Amino acid sequence: MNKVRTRFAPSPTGYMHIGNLRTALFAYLIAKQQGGDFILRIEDTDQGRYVEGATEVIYKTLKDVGLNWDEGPDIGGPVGPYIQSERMGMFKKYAEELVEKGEAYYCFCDKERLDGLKAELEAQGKTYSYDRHCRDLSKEEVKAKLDAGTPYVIRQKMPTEGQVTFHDELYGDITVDCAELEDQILIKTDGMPTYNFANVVDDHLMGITHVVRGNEYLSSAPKYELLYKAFGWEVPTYIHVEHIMKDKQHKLSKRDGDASFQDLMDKGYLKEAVLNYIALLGWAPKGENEIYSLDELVNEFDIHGLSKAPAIFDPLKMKAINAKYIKALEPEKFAEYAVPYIKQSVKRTDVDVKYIASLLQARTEVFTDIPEMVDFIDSLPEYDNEMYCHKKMKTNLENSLQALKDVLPVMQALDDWSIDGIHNALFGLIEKLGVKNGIILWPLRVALSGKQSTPGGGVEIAYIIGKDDTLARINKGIEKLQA
RNA sequence: GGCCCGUUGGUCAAGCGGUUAAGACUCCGGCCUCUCACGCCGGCGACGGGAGUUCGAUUCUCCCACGGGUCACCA
Repeated sequence: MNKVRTRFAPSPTGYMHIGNLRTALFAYLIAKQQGGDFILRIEDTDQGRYVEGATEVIYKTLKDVGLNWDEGPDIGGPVGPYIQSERMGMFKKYAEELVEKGEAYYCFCDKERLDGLKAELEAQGKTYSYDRHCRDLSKEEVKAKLDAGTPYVIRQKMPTEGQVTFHDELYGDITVDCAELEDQILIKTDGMPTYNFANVVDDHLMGITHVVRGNEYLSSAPKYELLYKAFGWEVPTYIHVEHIMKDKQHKLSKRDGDASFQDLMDKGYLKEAVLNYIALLGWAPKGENEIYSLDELVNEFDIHGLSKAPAIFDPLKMKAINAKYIKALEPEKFAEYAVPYIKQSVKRTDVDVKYIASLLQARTEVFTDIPEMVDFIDSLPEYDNEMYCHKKMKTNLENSLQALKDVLPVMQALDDWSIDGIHNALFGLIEKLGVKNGIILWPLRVALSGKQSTPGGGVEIAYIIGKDDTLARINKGIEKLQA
């Protein structure tokens, strides 16, 4: 059995759609779990779409998530070049080989004739399909036109009757009537191959054994099948994967803002979490675990767990997976990621940022949530006195005011401004007063943060903002409650 | 419209003729707790519809509905 070789063949659009990334992932997994090669081929033949720096986006994204290729434009390999535009010259001879074999033919129909045909058929309410006008031109006629320099394309000669069956690993055998198939163009007037043709030739020349691609190619698969047969080449194993949707009707697209890998990075997701989540979109592992590293996916992946129906991207689930990854991070690592986000709203430099990070880790689903959670540190937000009232804590305006008045002197007298020091002082007060913790600590939290929920409680917040701010904010609270 | 593919809770999905129809996310309770979150425990919630085949269909067949894909000298 030949070594497994899969490929990822993106167009450089400057944008890595997560559906494409997932296709790359699956291709990578299939290759790696058989000890095969994963090949990167850049399909840049659509010059109109060329975007500066776009191949770098592809390289970077793939490297970021660890999908390292064994052969590609930057590192070369035995079957290069790996940039399609550099392979353009070689296709015509393969098409001519097909003409020799009687599997393809020269077509001299010009645009006018084709447009006319199209209009005519449309007028009759029929769908356009090339009428094979040039299919049976005699050798002499062809030669005469060629000698005269008439522009031409080369078209594939489809069977006029019978059926074609191709096999997809997921969908099984799919059979269609040959009558449905158009004599598709292989070589364009400019001598360049069409995508469908270049793709087949390239895959064959590169020894690709498993083709993983989007479901949109399912309809053209019979044509591919016929092309391979016309050449007498071995047909690769096909695995068509479904699209990722925004909802039941719409594919996830650029404008949704969740569609590209970069979008997700910008939104504060971890690259490992993104890779993990997209693997789960349209694929189910055997067991109940859902958290997998790339290496674990290599072992766990099985194409038979792939779904044949489109999957909807669920931002909530993506967040949940991300949260799990964040929780599993080493605290130092988390701090490394979190500190820049903390600093977005915490500009003062006298606070223990590492400590804040430690409080944040269990509460962070995506990093972009962080700035809002710690914005009270620099300055106390405006808040309503109603915030002091909490039924479960049994606090109200009156006892909150009393609590703050009780706390103030204790805090004033405290010199050991550490977590333990503050904790001991406050709990000493609580014990002395013989009240429940919440009676004292809830009003304190509100006075210090202006929020009902904060990372950490009154003790932690007091420590973070420091003694001066603590006293100032308690006084502010007392004033507000007395007003 | 023709052709191809698909359809299990709100979402991702397990299931491959006989199951109390998994699990995860969401949501709702409870516990923990100075809040929130985490964590733990529990709960709500599904086989698109109709005919067959069968002793028995979520599983097999057909029809319908719905959804997706595709019908270029684009890739």
